[in-house]
Amino acid sequence: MRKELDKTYSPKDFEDRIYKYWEESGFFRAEIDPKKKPYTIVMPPPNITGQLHMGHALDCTLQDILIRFKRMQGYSALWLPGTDHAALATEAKIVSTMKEEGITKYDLGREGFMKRAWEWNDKYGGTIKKQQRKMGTSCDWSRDRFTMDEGCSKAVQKVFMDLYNKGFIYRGERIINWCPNCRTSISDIETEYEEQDGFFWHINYPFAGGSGCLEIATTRPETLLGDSAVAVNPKDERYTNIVGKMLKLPLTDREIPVIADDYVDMEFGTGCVKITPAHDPNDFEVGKRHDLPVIHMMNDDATIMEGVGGKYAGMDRYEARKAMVADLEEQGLLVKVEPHKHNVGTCQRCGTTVEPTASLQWFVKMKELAKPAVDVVKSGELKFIPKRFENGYLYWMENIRDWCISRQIWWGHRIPAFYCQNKDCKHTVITLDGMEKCPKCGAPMVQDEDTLDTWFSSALWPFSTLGWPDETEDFKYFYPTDTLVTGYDIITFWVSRMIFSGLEHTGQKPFKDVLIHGLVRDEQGRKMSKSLGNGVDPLEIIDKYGADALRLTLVTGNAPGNDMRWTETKVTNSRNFANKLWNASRYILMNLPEDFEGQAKTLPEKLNIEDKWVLSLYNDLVRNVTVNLEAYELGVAVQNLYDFIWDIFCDWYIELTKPRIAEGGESALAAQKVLVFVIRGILKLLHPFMPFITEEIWQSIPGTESESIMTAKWEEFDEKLSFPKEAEEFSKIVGAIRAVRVQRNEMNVPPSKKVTMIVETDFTELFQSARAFFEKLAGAGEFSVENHVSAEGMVTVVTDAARVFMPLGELVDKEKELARLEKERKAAQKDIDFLSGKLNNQGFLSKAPAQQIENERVKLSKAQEKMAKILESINGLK
RNA sequence: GGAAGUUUAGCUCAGCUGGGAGAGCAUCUGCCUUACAAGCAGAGGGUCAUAGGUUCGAGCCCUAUAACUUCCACCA
Repeated sequence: MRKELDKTYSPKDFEDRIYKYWEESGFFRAEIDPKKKPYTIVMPPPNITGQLHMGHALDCTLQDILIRFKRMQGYSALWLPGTDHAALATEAKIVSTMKEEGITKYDLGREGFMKRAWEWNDKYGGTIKKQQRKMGTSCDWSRDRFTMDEGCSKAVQKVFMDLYNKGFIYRGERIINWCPNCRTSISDIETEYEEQDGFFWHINYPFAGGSGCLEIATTRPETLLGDSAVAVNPKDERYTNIVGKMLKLPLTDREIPVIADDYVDMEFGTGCVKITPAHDPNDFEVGKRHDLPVIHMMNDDATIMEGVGGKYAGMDRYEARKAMVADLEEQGLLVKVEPHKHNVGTCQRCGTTVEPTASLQWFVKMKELAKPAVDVVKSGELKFIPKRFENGYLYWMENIRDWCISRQIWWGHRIPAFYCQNKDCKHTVITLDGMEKCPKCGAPMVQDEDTLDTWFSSALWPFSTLGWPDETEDFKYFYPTDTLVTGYDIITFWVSRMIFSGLEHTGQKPFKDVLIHGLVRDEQGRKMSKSLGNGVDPLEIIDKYGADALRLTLVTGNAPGNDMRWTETKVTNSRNFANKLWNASRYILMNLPEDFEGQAKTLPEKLNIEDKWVLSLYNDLVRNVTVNLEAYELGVAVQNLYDFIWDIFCDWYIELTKPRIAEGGESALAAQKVLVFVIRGILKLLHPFMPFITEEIWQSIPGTESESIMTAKWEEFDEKLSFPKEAEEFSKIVGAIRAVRVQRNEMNVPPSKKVTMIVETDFTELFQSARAFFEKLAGAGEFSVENHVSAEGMVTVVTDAARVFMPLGELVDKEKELARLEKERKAAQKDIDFLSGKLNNQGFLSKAPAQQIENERVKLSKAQEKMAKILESINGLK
């Protein structure tokens, strides 16, 4: 016995229960099955520190729709979940919890800290996975991975070794972005620029020994302590005679030379630039060209260094700036101060202004690695959806710079480099086995303290999670993966690095399609963020409206790659739709005969015209939903479903079955068979979008081919269900009559006052079969159907397919009717003018496709017929 | 400085390869009609940002302009 649906739709009552049932039944597990084709998605791993937010919810929903769709289509569909160790974010979080206890990570030491971090991960790292389950996420939890688990770590080490051996990884002194708060280097893309109001300080550098000064301008006067030269443009005639002379560096006892370099822009500032190789990327390059010393003047925490700093040593960089400017002024060397807007790099994580610093770091040489990653997208082998995101990707890849991969933090994959401690030897060995004694001189070796950029491991995610570098069965079967779903905000961080990594290490692209989605913004279009406190918690929404409503909201009306705004009315609308489906199902199940189960799978022998209509439209729906899902047009697919379910199935077809079911007999049974057939199909098509409610209803519907809808087979277009859609005409004329009667405020007149109607139509069968319905919804007392009627003395309603006549009576105001018909005549005339204008246009006739011309001809003749009928009706009334 | 996106009903957004403008919400009118008031039936509301161009025909293609948004680069 199938269970009955509750009277009200209450998702709370069944969503958790259903998820548990799915998980325990093993429906999420993907099996390696040579008879099936694989379909693979790897989930973008959320941070272990993460709480589920709307971005995750969207990401999750899109992937779940795709994976459920493919699973039902018969693929062996793997959705592989996991989490990211999120090096900096996690370490920052753990450090801050320790701060509350009054300890720092240095108190614990590296090993102690790592122990604590792992404990923290065990305790809190799984939070987001529980939250994902509330969304209905049908991923294969048995394959759950973590970027720092054994397998992923092995892949990271192997990749580091390989890249090093191939010469793609090097260690060198470069200018990197240093965050004095996180006390680590960060990569270029982790640096965000913001415009700040600053100042331009003009400072005089006196010539050594002689008289006079050279005026330079700078936005960061404190870096003066690290100057090694002042540069001018070699073409700048103002300064040709001073190149090579020495200047006395203010506030110090050093002397620096004037050099000539093309880098200097003659037009800008004074045309003289102070060169600080240790703290500016351009100056660093200039310094290399002129063999200038790299003078570090700042500590890790952005305080001024001992030694070079003189009296400023130990001060914070901004304090020092103040003090130095004051001193310069006192010495008369400060020429002027101008306000100046400029862009300042800040740390993406903590917002601190980064300090560009020359530093010894590990880098990946990118140019050569990027090339295949460019080709694979240019050739169309790997596609972005929508395509426009390929532009940004290609621009970035083609102008790529070396990737700084070392980070001065502990939580992460430690760099497998060992350095000999003997100052005369300094031998470096890259090894995965550890090394205690230098193979050259026997002195002790020490491992590099640094860890790898978190994106270094996530770059390998599509294959490291499948067992690579081992030739596992999973890897062979499921790789390359099919679709990557992610937001446009991490294309450069992540997608691009997966692409070049996949190509380099596996020789294959890591995925075929990249489906890009936008951001979920707040009601005012702002980004949801912690600092603004404008985030909407998906879990609260689920609690209030159900996961299905949330999911539906996130895909409705959204095209790939576009941002969407969050409003709660959208969710209530989604919930209302779920309620509609729920109640439609209840209606269908309500009056089914006892012995229905046995015949539930078949369609009736004899189909009414409205049965054929709904089956035809349903069949179109199957095709449209499938096509749109395959094209990643999820928003369009769900719109198709919404429109069909609400407007066609509920508003028309179900209403049409009511009188039949009330009458009973063969026609009733036929209607019930069609109802059950269509609802079964609808549930399947809707299941990827709204998994819970469809499952709950599915289990109450007779004739379903499987216990769970998850294992049901996806619907396919069926030629046999394509009928002419004649009932379309019926709905048109009922609509027209309703409009007239509502205008006359007649919809609720007592039965005794209902008008008699005569319908003139060629579709007599249609109107006969829907007799009871017509009487009810069109408000007819009695009506007959005929092939031709005289309009004499009648009120008429005219549509393309039929006319309805109502005898003049007490309910009818003749003048109003004439006015209404006159309005319709004008509208019809407009149609005729438009169409005949088109058909009289020689250009149109000679150049438009024949089919198009034919279409217009048909439209015109229909419009003319209608006009004739309207005129006849007007005359009949007069 | 370079690039991309957006601009369609009061609001939020769809609109597939060019063939007479769509949805939801909001507004107005009438209904608790035995699946659903989380509902039903109707109505009003748009120079598709602006100006040109291509075309028989443009919301859709091309050019320019404006406003907003985002990404990239970053000259001290």
